[in-house]
Amino acid sequence: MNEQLQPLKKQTREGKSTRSGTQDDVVYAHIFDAILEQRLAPGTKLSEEALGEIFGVSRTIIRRALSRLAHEGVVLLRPNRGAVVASPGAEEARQIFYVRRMIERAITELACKNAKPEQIAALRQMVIDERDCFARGDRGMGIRLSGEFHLKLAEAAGNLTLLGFLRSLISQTSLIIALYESNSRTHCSDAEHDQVIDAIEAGNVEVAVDLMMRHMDSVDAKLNLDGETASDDLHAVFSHLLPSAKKKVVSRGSV
Amino acid sequence: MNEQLQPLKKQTREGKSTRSGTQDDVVYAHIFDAILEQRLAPGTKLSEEALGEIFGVSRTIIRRALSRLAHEGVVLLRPNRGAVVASPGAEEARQIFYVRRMIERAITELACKNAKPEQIAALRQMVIDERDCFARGDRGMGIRLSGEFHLKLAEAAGNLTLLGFLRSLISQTSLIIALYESNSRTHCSDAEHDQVIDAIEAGNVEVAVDLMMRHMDSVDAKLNLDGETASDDLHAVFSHLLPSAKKKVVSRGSV
DNA sequence: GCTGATCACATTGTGTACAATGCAAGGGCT
DNA sequence: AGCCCTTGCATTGTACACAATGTGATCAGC
Repeated sequence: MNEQLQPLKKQTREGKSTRSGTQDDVVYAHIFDAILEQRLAPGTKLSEEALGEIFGVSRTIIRRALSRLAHEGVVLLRPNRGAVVASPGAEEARQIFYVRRMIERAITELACKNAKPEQIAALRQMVIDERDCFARGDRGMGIRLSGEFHLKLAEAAGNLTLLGFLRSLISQTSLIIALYESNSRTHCSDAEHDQVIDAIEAGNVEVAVDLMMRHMDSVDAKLNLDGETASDDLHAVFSHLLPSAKKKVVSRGSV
Repeated sequence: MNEQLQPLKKQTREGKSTRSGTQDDVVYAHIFDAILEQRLAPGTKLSEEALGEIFGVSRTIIRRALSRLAHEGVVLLRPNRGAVVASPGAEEARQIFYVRRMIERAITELACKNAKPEQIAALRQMVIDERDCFARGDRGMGIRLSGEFHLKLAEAAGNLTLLGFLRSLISQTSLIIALYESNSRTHCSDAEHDQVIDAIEAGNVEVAVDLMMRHMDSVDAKLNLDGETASDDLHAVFSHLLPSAKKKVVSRGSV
């Protein structure tokens, strides 16, 4: 489909990555970002060879990155038929949000008890960064930073299992937001994030949880899950598998 | 030595989630089972070459299987230093159980609303199988079947995200049980499973959730998390590395 | 005798070639 | 003319070879 990805050409292997990180992490991050920022539309086929050419690495690395992405739910890996960008249907999206709400509640509760001052400070910094991002109008980055705020919060909660789950949930949530968001004006309003931090810092569990739930509500409200795609989620999934089914773009009243 | 494992020939493993497609699923299932049934002690190094030799496949397959296991939390993948069987410490175990309790509650609630008759029937069958397993005294298989009961329940709940999370949780839970269980006489008592099914079939949410929580309590109570390994998880790692318990070979008693 | 570095080995990380599978187009048959 | 089969191409799955890195032992120096 889109050949605009070509520009990177075959830069040297070290390209942008420092020796600190392994190559597949870089590739993983790039593809992930591209998906979240909608430079890769749902249903787009992710050819191993093409990606390898773009990033200047072999298929081995690409394959591992795709495997990770598939495990996080943002990429669908079909045996012998390659990988495509996932396109969760409305019902799937609702389920994901249902679980995320539950996880976020638990994290908020735990964070009230376990968050350390320096972690609170880090959270506040994240809100600032996030605000800057929105100011610059960087939509994709905004989505990502918003997610990272929640991840930092999970870190402060001190439960590694919850953290891992939330990571997966946020990946998919970001994809859903990119898919179904109706108006791109008001994202994760940073004000809400700030309020949550206040409550957590005060150790007020009830308020913190309540705020977080309201925050989830507001994210939920921005989505257009009941709209045109209400028909069937499977259709959305398989419409992209079909060869000729060019683009029955799921919804996206935006743009 | 242990050449019982012929170069695997599509031998579809039983009940397990064996997708008869690719080899790495088979390898994955074998290693997974071996870990859960304690034929592979925590901390044991999982050499790629050795495993490849045992299963008759190349390191590529082994590597993928290990990657999946690492993602589920039963294997620890150290960069440039190989993979070892995970050995969660007491605190980590508590966190895992905390999350599992939460997930199981949600699943029980959803199952009350969404479970179909045939799914209820499947659940009852699982309890029977589980009982048979305990009757035979097959401890490892018992742990696994008990886990599969909960997975079937999650399936009946109808939330794929929860199902995926529970899969990961059960993997780790099984490992923890294998590690910390003090008395092996009373496992997941099948009676408790049966009672839960009754409540779900009756659609009695409160009772079902209460029973499930009690079930979690009873599993919890069998663990010895406050005991010896309360200090540091690293101790658990090295205690298992040293002893002569050298069953590092995956001798499948499948004869 | 003990500490330190250097060298050799073993194991993992990566790239590449080959094999298997799926997809699509073209031609023959009904 | 339409349908089915065959054949060719493209892409993924697997195995192997080489490179990089970590580990352990031996030996020199203090």
